[in-house]
Amino acid sequence: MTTRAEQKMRTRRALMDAALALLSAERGFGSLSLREVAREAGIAPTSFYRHFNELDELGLELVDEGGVALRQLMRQARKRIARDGSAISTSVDTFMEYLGNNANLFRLMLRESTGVSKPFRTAIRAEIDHFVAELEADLKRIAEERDRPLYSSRLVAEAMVTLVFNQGAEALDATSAEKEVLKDKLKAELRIILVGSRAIADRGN
Amino acid sequence: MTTRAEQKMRTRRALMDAALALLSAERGFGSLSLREVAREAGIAPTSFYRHFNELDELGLELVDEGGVALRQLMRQARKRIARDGSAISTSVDTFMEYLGNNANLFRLMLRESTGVSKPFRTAIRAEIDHFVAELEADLKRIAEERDRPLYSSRLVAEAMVTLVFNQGAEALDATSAEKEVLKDKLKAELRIILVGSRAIADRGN
DNA sequence: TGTACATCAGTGAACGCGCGTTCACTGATGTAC
DNA sequence: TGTACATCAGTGAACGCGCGTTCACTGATGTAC
Repeated sequence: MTTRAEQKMRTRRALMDAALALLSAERGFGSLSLREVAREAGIAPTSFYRHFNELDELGLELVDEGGVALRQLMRQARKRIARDGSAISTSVDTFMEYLGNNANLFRLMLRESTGVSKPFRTAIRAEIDHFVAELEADLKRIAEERDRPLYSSRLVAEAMVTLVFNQGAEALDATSAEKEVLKDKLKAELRIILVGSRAIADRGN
Repeated sequence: MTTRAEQKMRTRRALMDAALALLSAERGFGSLSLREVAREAGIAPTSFYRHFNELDELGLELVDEGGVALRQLMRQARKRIARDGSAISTSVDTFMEYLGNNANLFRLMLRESTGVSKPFRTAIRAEIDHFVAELEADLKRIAEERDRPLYSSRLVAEAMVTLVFNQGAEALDATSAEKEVLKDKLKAELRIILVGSRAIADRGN
């Protein structure tokens, strides 16, 4: 037996999935219409208002989900690093794997992070900042464990996240052969940053 | 005396300036309408078609201009580096200065580089690739002059451009105090990359 | 230089379209007794 | 358990709006002689 509340939640979910499904390399969130999303979800346009006040409200919920996905991603990477050792390589592989499963969610985060809507930018910025902070904590922990101090772990984390996200953007529409190339490039870039940070720390400035 | 051709060019210019003027942190190119641009330029909507087949055609011309601006930027930075020496600091200062004068052009390039239209993405990608190639050539030249070899100058150039553009995005809407902070962060990040690349080259792998 | 004709940048009316939003409604689910 | 009433997710008709695009036009500029 389905309660009314359960059914409502299901419709709400359908609306969010519909919006996500409409996103692609060619369609940004800003180009979606309320009617289009309702149509895709199989409900009347007017019913949309039973769930959200406007389309952006739905979009911001999706950004929240993107944040959750990012945190799961990080947790998973951490586990695999503990098992496999190689921090950079494992992280990049995990990230790229995740991209495949959450393509449209990442598309949304990525595009709207430089997008047109202030609430979107702010929300995504907060998620990314959170991601950076966790990465910085990990970098520091690993640096201590291995006794390889870092110069400016915060900047290192920021630069790494910037590079990972930007390459992620390109990977979204790449063939799997191209993805391998992107992965290798990204790993080499991250290594350069890590080595640079250690070298500056060693010199003591 | 104004020839017909001159007048036509002036109107065309007015359309492009109008589109540029309508861009802001809150308005992306994709949200502009043909009627809106014509209105801003002070001509009838139908006259737009005397100059462009569609709005995107105008946008792609703007991307071309952005490419020209980038090349000027690089030339100017190169001159100043020859005079002042400090490559990273001078480049970042030059870039940030330029951003202030071409804010909406950079906004366009930046947003549409991850945007919705394939022709835009392709055109901007080409401009950025060109920029990366020039930076790589400069890096190599400087490396030879100073006898400080680099590991993977191409990746170094790519990573640097990625970081510069992304920080540029944030600088666009920052106060001038915030801009100073961003500049310093950016310089430190670029330095980490440069040092890392040299350190790996020194080790010989 | 003057005249007759061609070109063509800019126009205003008109079109059909999808949009967001309002409204009063329906009928199944939930609740009180 | 059965009955009477309340709630509320989902609906379909209707609205006014700005949009892109077409069309036949106007009148100044340009060209040929």
